Amino acid sequence: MNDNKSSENRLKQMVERLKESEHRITPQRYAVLRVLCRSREHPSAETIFNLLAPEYPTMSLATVYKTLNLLKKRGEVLELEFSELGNRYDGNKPYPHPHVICTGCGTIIDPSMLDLEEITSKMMAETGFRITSHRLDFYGICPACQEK
Amino acid sequence: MNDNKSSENRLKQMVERLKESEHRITPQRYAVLRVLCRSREHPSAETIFNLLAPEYPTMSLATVYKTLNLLKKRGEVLELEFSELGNRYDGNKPYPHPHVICTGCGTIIDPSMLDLEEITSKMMAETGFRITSHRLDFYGICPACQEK
DNA sequence: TTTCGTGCAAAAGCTTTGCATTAGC
DNA sequence: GCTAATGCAAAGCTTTTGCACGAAA
Repeated sequence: MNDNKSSENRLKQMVERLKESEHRITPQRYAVLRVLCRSREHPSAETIFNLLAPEYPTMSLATVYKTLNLLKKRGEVLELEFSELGNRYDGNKPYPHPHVICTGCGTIIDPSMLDLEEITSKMMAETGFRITSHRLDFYGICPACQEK
Repeated sequence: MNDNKSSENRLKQMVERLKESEHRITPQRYAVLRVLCRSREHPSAETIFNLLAPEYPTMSLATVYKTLNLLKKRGEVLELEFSELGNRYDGNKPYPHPHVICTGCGTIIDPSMLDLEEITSKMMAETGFRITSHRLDFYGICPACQEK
C-alpha cells in the first residue's frame, strides 16, 4: 500500500477530474479508484476485482474493466501490456516510466526516474516519428525470488 | 524485406541450431523460419500464417504458434508482448533492444542500438534485482501516418 | 521403424459488448 | 426524471492443447 497522504490526494484528484467531465461517482467506481490509488503493485483487473468482491458483493469484472478503460481514455491510468502476465495498471503515475519486473513472481516495482529526454530526442531525429510515449521495462529476478 | 545476405545467413544459423538440438526441419517449420528471417516488420503469428497460407495450403495457425514457441524457448526469437496489437516477433535480433512503434498503423522499427548497460547497472544496484532482460519501446506517429 | 511434427477442433484466458435493470445527479 | 452506470451472460480474440494421422531421419 501507498503512504496515506499522497494516495488520498491522488484519489481526490481522480474524483475531481471525473466530476468535471460529467462522470458519476458510483460506489463501485469509487472503490476501483481507491484501489488504484492505494496500491503500488500495479494490479491486474482481476486483482482489483478480487480485492473488492468481499466488500462489494455485486461488483463485477465488467465494471472494473469499464472503469479502467474510462480512466485510460482520460489519461488517469497507465496500462502495461503483457500477454503472459495479463495487463497491469498504474493509477499513481499515469505517465510513461521505467519498471522492474520479476520474471519469477510477476512483482512490478518503480525504480527512481531516469532521464529519457535525450534518448527520446535521438529517436525522433533518427526515425522521423513524432514520439508521444515510451515504455522501458527491465526483467529479472527480485531479491525474494533469489532466496528461494 | 531484409537484405538477402544477412537474412540467409540468419536462416542457415537457425536451421543449424535446430538440427543440433535434434529438431526436425519440416517444410512448414522451414517456411516460418524463412519469414522470420526475411521480414523486418516484426510480424504477428497471424501475419506469418497469412503470408504462408497460399504457398502451403495445409499450414495451420497452430503450427505457426508451436514453431514460435519453440524458437522463443531456445532464444531464437524475441517476443514483443502487446495486448491490443497482438504479440509480435523478431527473428533477426532475438535479444532485447529498443523499438519505435507507430500508434497509428502498428509499424514497428528498430532504431540504432543504444547503450543500456549503464542504466541496467543502476537498476540492479537500486532494486536488488538480478536483471536478465529489458524492453524499451517508444510510441508515436510514423512519418507516413503524419501525412494522412 | 520410431519418434516427432502437423493440423484440426476444442478449450482456455482475458477483455469487450449488448441489454435490461438500477441508481446518480 | 433523465441519463449514465452496473452486471449478467454471451461473444470475441488470441493463444494453447489433445489427439489421431502423417512424415522426417
